[in-house]
Amino acid sequence: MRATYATKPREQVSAVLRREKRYLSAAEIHAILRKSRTNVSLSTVYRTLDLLAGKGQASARVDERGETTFVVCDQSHHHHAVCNGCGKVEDVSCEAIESVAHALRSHHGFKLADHEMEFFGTCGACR
Amino acid sequence: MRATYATKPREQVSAVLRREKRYLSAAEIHAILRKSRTNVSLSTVYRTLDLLAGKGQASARVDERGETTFVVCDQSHHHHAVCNGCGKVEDVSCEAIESVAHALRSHHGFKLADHEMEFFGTCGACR
DNA sequence: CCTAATTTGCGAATGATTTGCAAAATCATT
DNA sequence: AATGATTTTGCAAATCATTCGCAAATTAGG
Repeated sequence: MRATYATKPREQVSAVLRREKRYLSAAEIHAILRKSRTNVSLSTVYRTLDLLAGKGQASARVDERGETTFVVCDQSHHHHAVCNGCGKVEDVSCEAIESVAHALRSHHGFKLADHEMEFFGTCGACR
Repeated sequence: MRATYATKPREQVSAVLRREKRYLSAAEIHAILRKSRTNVSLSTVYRTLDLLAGKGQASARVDERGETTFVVCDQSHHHHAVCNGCGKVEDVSCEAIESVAHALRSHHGFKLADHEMEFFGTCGACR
């Protein structure tokens, strides 16, 4: 069995994600850490992000420039509301999906198994 | 002003997308064309896909391996139902989003501007 | 068929991500 | 707090999808 060590570099990478609460690429996280004189190699940033995503503690998305970006999020099923202003991401539950599942079944003969949603707009703080 | 020529390679790339109706990467399209002894360079496949996506005639998604894949779709706002069995993609309209927008506003103070949804399940033919 | 404009194909360049490996850090036990 | 087994780190090199430069080929229109 493979153990997982709690190391300083890993904690520093997650700390950035927890503090920022917005989608960040490995390079951005690396840059943020350097600014605060915290040296974590880019490789380790990548490895830590994969680890967090694997544990479901972070979720990934590819931005328009083709870079993979990550946010912290809880492990239950949910969706993200991304603010166009500050970039902050809020977790959103999905009750509304039941009616969509029914419509897919009756109009398309499609049996829904899973779904992904993402919302973009303006958060309370930015309004 | 920039004119757009209707060329044989472009037509061949779109023909593959129209025939397959599922998410395909540039490399996959290139391979499919080669099998039918149709030689279109990989660069041209990429360029044509960008063109179609730009015109809204195809939509892109990044798969788990990190490759960008494309499907044909209509230009109006809609979502995709992807079959886990055959991979075929169906366009789905979104009426259900109104209630979601309202919930986001009242529960999160979030003003919805745009959204993305993707559905996964089993299509009529595969059941 | 001519000419100008656009596109193609090739190979080289790019840029994000991964990987190999030796050195450093972590953990559970003395 | 020292030991030893295991995991992680950092670096540089390798990978791999995608982009780019440019000469040759194709297209649109008169």
